[in-house]
Amino acid sequence: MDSSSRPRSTRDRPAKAPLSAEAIIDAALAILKSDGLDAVSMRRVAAALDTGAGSLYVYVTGREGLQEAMFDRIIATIELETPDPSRWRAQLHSLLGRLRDALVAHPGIAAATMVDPPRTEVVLGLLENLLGLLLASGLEPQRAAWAADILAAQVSYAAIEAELRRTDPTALAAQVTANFARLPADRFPLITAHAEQLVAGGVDERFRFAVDVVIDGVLATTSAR
Amino acid sequence: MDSSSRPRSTRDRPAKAPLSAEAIIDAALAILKSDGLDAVSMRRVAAALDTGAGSLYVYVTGREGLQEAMFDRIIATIELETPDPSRWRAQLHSLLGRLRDALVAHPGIAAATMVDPPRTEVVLGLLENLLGLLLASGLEPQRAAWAADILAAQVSYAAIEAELRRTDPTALAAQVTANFARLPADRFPLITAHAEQLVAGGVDERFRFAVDVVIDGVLATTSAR
DNA sequence: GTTTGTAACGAACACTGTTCGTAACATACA
DNA sequence: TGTATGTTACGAACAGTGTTCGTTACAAAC
Repeated sequence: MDSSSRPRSTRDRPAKAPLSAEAIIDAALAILKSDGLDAVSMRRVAAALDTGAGSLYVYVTGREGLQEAMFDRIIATIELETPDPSRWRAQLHSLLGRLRDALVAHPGIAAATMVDPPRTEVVLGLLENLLGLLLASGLEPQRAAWAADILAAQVSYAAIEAELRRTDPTALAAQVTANFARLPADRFPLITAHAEQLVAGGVDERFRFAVDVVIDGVLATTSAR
Repeated sequence: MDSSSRPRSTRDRPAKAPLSAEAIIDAALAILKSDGLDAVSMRRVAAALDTGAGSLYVYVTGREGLQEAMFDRIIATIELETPDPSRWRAQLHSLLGRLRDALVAHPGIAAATMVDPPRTEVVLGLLENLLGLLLASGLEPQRAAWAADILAAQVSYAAIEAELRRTDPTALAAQVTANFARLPADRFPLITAHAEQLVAGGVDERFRFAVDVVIDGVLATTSAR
């Protein structure tokens, strides 16, 4: 759809059409989902497309650019919410939950593209939606804007944390609990006493709690300071 | 101090003593502080110690183990607070602020060791202290335990965010603002309308706000659910 | 003085991202 | 039909990376 709509030159049509940015990102996402971000090397992506690594650089600026493009595609799949002042809190939970799930489904992408300021329209669309939900609560703009940032941190953190437990959800918790129990109680009285609470709850429950805490906190008047 | 106190064999003393885990971590931290985590390669660390990369593997399990050891040393420098129920909130801000500053001083370490569950006694000591401050507020143990996790996420996020602005604090903000202003107002009404609020505040101010939000939120009764 | 065990070296392996000179190819023009 | 053209893809090469391991050197113990 590019060659016909943009006739910048008389000889615009490519000779062959097996390679394209779309195809490269598709192949990269497939590897990402199955084997994680570390496995997404330029050579591996190229091999999946039956070509050499160097050929990718025509359509992708490099590994970093490819990662950003992958992140963009992942975010694009997330269904947004049309802010409703009567149920904005539930909508917030839904949206952030879907975001977290999408990140978990692509291991490593959360840690890699966590803090880059949003640039693409897709990511900005997500921010726009998040901001809309927060403002629907009646929050003042400044608090809503900062709350969006705080929630983004929680989503990323929860996603990375969930990735760790992806292989075996309970095994890690058991191991951590055992580690806590083994500690000398005289030097770590609180950790040993509350080991159960520290590892309590599943990923979902903890995430719900975190989002609620942030919402409740940002709704509360800034009392102590 | 190791060779004399632990005579596990009759021939215990090493032939030479230029290399040690301590020396390796020291050299790695120096590179980390000046050039960031990506620059901390096994070869570069070895070169700083006038040896080959392979020689490091006697004292360090590998790159990952070295990073953990570096993280441990960084955390070890953080001064803890003895919980005081009359000023726990200020103590919390102090402790988390120092933690964030220490992470920012070592670019990349926050993103790398963010979510690994705490294992070493040093890191657990920090958790113990954090838990102590939260419990000093009168929080029930379960909420305090989960709050510790939420705050850890905020610290890591703030540290990574601060690293980005390390080179030029205002340049990035200006660039992001310009990006927001350039957006089509019809599709991004909220972002364009509140672009100022989105980038408002320095790193410190935003961090203080985030910590206060979490504290206020976890103190609030779980109203809506 | 010889034996012994540990510590250090450094070459080698299998990778990584990236660059770039070269070759192929269907298209446009003569 | 033949030549020129500009895009496209290839694949070798470069400078790195983490890690392994056979070999060597050295100071202490017998």
